[in-house]
Amino acid sequence: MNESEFLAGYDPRAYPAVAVTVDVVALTIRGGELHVLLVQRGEQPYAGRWALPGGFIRPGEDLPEAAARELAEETGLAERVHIEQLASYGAPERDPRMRVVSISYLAFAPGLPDPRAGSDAADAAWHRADRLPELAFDHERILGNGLERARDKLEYTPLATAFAGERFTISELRAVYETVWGVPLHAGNFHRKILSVPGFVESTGETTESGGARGGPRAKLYRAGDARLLHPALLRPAREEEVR
Amino acid sequence: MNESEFLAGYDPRAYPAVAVTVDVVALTIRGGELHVLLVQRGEQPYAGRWALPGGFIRPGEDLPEAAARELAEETGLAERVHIEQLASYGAPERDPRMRVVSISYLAFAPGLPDPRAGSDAADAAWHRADRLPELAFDHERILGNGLERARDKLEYTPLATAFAGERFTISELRAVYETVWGVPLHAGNFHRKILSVPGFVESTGETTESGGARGGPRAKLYRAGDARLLHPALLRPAREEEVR
DNA sequence: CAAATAGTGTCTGTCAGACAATATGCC
DNA sequence: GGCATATTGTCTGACAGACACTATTTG
Repeated sequence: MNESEFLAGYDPRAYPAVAVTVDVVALTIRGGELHVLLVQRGEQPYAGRWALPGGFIRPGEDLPEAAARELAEETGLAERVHIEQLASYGAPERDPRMRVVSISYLAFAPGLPDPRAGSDAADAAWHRADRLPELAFDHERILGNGLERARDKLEYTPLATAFAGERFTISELRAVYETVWGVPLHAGNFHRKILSVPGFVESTGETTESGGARGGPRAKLYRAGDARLLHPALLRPAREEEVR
Repeated sequence: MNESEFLAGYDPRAYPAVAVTVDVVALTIRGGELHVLLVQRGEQPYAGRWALPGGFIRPGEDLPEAAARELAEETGLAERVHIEQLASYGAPERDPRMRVVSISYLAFAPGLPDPRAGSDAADAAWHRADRLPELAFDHERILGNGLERARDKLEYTPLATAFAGERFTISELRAVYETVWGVPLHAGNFHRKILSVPGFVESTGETTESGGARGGPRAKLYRAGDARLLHPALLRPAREEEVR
């Protein structure tokens, strides 16, 4: 049976209600560590459990719009945030109350502030991505997919610049890669490689005001370039275990 | 407002109904050309227009399950078909009748048969991917995303073997790449490269019964190997225009 | 035999990674 | 001064793409 026949013979309003939500995997870097935004549920089911921020789509609201709204409600920020669709989840029993299909979104932003305290959830906070509490629903799976997507996208898109500020040094950019990938990178090789990718970064002509905290020369400042894809890509160190 | 508070204060059944459908971008290779499965709509809106096969999810049915069912209803095939989630679309006006959120799936299979004639739609047929009719709804966009995903996945996964038969020659595999990418590849270099990727293909020890139709030696036969990712990847010839 | 195809060998340029070297600025 | 960091240079091995070559089979 296909869509046209189905529509002809069925009134979907007669079906059990299907709810559509968006859930947001919001990532930021704070203090050199990758953090994820979580809210603490105030209601059953999973009351008290941490969960991804999200909620029902509203009439007349497009999906990315709903994701941006959910994120803005928790962080107060809507600008300078990169947001993209991740995947959808619709297992029949993923929410015990009713059939809920969730569209997940991935958001990246530089140094986001603490979540707005008095918004609505019991609590909202940034959690270190490597020390996560137990999550409600299937949010652990969604979050895992979001982290993996973020790691992948650093390879072939200039996404890392979305984690850095307006102007940044090559070392700061390297810190983003090291944080998200969780591996140390060779400073010299990284430096040369970044500058060899056309359109990744462009020089501002400026340098930092002073050297590093523990010494070193002033570093040149760059801003994001106009490349949408990195060519050649910055490949992660080989992950043999993922190949088979 | 987040999910918990929303649920506390709102009854989603009071909202205008939201319908959830799956739409399938099914790809196969027939006669050396990439083809897409389309059904012709019998009902308004877009009556007579071609569209992607798809339909409403059913109670108790998971999303991939629904996609596999829709595909099987049109092709009669469910085995040897690779299927994966593509993206979701939920613009408020994408279906003029009501709010419809569609989860799209991508399916690949070797030489699928003609669609089942008397199934249900006004008509169902394979269309060449380079000669598509005007499509209903936002299906042109969905289909475009599906084709792009397929091209990408050939680069870093052994997906091409899903388009080939159980046993295949390197030349047949090359034809898959050339068809999906739409570019000619160098036979000698391709041959050497395929064999250099660990786990991509494994030899069966057999050869074809005879040489090619227009001459040439018998080719060795291979089957798909156990690699899930290609390392190193088979990169498409550089696409400068896509970088910026 | 001519043409087409399978499969291999060689060469060159690019690039990643290891390592070294130099310069600058904080303590 | 001693140390950490920024930036550049050198070398090596892997690999992609161009090209050439041999062997095999069809018509």
